[in-house]
Amino acid sequence: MSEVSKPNRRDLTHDKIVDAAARSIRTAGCDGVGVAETMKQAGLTHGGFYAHFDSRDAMLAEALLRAGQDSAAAMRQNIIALQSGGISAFRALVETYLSDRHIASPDGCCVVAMLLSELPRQSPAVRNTSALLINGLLAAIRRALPSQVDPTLAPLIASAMVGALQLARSLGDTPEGRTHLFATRTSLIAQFDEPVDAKPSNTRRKAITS
Amino acid sequence: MSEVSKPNRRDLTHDKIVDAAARSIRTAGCDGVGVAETMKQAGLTHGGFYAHFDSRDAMLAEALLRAGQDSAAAMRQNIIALQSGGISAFRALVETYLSDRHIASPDGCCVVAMLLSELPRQSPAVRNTSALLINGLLAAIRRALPSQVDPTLAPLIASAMVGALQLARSLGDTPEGRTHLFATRTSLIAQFDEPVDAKPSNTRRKAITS
DNA sequence: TGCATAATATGACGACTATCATATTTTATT
DNA sequence: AATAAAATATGATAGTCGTCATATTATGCA
Repeated sequence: MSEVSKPNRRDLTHDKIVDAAARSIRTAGCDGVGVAETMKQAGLTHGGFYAHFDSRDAMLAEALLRAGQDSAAAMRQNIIALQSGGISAFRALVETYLSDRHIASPDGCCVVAMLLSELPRQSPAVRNTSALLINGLLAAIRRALPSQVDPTLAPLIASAMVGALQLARSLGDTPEGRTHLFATRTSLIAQFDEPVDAKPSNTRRKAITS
Repeated sequence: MSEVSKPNRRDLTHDKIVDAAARSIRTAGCDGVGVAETMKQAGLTHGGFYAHFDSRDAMLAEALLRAGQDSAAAMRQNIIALQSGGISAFRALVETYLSDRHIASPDGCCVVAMLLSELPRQSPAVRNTSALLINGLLAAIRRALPSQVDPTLAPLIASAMVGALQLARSLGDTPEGRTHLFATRTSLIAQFDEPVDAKPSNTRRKAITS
């Protein structure tokens, strides 16, 4: 109850540091987030860092959580917009998550996909946060899954989504990369989305409001 | 043709260095492979390194290729053994690639899955090698795919396999991680493997329509 | 066997890192 | 406005990194 009372100056700068780290962790990776550079990005000098965090790993864990919440919020917004256009929840999720613009730009891209192969090597604090984010992704998929689809398919779909983003990004913003992402997106929808009527009646809203 | 004529001492040590780097790149990641440590693992000192490589990145590219070839060879062997036991090519591939022992141990695990989220940040030389290995994985999947399955599903399946391995490794060698890998393995086989007997299944096997 | 050459070792350079002790500045309180 | 306390800055330490110049050792040829 006292967690949200009033933000001190301390809490504000703490937030700025976490934000700076959350911004650079996508592009630089876990190993690429340094204490000094992060403090500079937050408009501070490196010295005061340990007044805010016990260690660099502690900051990394907070930054990962923040980055995950940020990308989740951005995606949720995009998904809702697509759904209000008459697209199924599952299709909205897949098209948002596997958007072409995530090949070149890390902003708004799922941070789990951006860091996944580094996570097993991280500190326990970071790994705990990783598990949190992964379970959040799995839950989001289960919620968006059409009702006639077996929920035990969620791990397969989650794996395909994070893997497709990474493979496309590794192949680069090239015909190869874009084709890979397009093919995975299309296959996921063809395999697991609820069937769409041949004749589009305008009131074909399944409206899974979770 | 002169590439394989006779191995000098130089070529032998070059090979030892690449082997040492290929061994540690799985566990340490691209950023974790250092010049001095690699030379020590090869039984040498750090000074002579630049007589063998133009830069650390040049070594990294060779090490990635070597590691990819190593894991591909190990998997091919395992797949052949499973196939000779009467298992379909696709099932043998999936069960080999998504083996439970890869959760805890990096040895024999697909190096693409071990490094995937770091690859977009690497040097052009390393990224070229990445694309090579990824295309090799896609080709292997296409070859193993049952004939009645649409080949354009290969990107989805490749994404699911690399993603599942990474998610399971991030969740750790725990019930969560093992369950994720098991679920993905089972779902992939149920969705895309050729039916084992005359018993019909109600799973959908649909191709891309647009 | 002795010599020319290739291959490896020794040692050092500058840049970067996480961490911490201490000084300075800023805020809050009286 | 003056003072106590909190927050941030300055500066330093010890370690690691990639890279390279130079010295030493090992190899192959005469």
